Amino acid sequence: MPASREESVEIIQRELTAFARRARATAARLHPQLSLVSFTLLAHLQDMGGCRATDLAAHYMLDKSTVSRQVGALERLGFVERRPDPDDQRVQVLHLTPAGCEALREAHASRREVFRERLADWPEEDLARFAEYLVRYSS
Amino acid sequence: MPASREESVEIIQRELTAFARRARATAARLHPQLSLVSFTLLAHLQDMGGCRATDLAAHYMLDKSTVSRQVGALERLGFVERRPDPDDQRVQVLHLTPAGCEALREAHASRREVFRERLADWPEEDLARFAEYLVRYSS
DNA sequence: TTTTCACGTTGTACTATACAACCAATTGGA
DNA sequence: TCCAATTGGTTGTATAGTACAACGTGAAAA
Repeated sequence: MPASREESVEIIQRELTAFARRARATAARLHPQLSLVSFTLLAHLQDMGGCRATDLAAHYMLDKSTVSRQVGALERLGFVERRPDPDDQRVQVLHLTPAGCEALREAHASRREVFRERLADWPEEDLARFAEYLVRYSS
Repeated sequence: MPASREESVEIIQRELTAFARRARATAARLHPQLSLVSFTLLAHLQDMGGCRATDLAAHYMLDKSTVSRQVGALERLGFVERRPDPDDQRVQVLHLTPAGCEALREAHASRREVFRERLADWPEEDLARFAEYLVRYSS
């Protein structure tokens, strides 16, 4: 029985909402040391090869004070380091430390494992299409 | 270029994570009075035609103290009422009030509008398949 | 040069959450 | 039947994440 447009939108809304509601708690259970947010901040630092706190705030739509505190915590954990920017004394360029890389790698691996198990019996073709839909949705 | 299993899982992980990170803030901006959690609690009450706080806690994997406080807030807003259970003096059966129904209806409508716009130019067939994938993923 | 802007920190407040301790009511086993 | 264990719910306490406002410092523009 093919669903109507309305029904499909309704289902998509409900399921994405339910997922979002569970996500933080799941992430916290999975990797107590690295919350969903600090995980994504570290990942961004890795992707960019270092950036400023302001860049993180803009990219994730977080207040700069929030980022400041998150980065402070990550620094205390030894996962990021701040390097002065020779061109601008106000700026601190944030970089992953080797320990930060390692923590990120581990968290990433265990998260991926959860997804892999959950998607284990999906045909490859459905996986590809699901991934494509998610990308299309969020862009 | 068809993605491999690994690549697809990676993309699904990344996109769902990003969505989860944004969801609460988006919900808060959209409907300041009804957080993602209180919204889903109200929705559950409507679906079930009333239930106990314990049921909410179990269904959403929340601590009973969390539910107690959420319900307290919803009661202060006039959105839920507690009715004694004649069979068990410990139990309070929670019900939506008319105001709660109305608030839920509004929040639901505005949320649906956001989704509908975002999905506006999707072919109906893709919508149906995306919905089906999400349901399959979460079950 | 003086004013305005950008980057980041700190103070304060609020929400969501968990865990533990507790009270009251119910239920089950000796 | 009665007491112990269980269940439903509230409250105390603590923590994380977040925002906003005020601030200091350095850079840029007028």
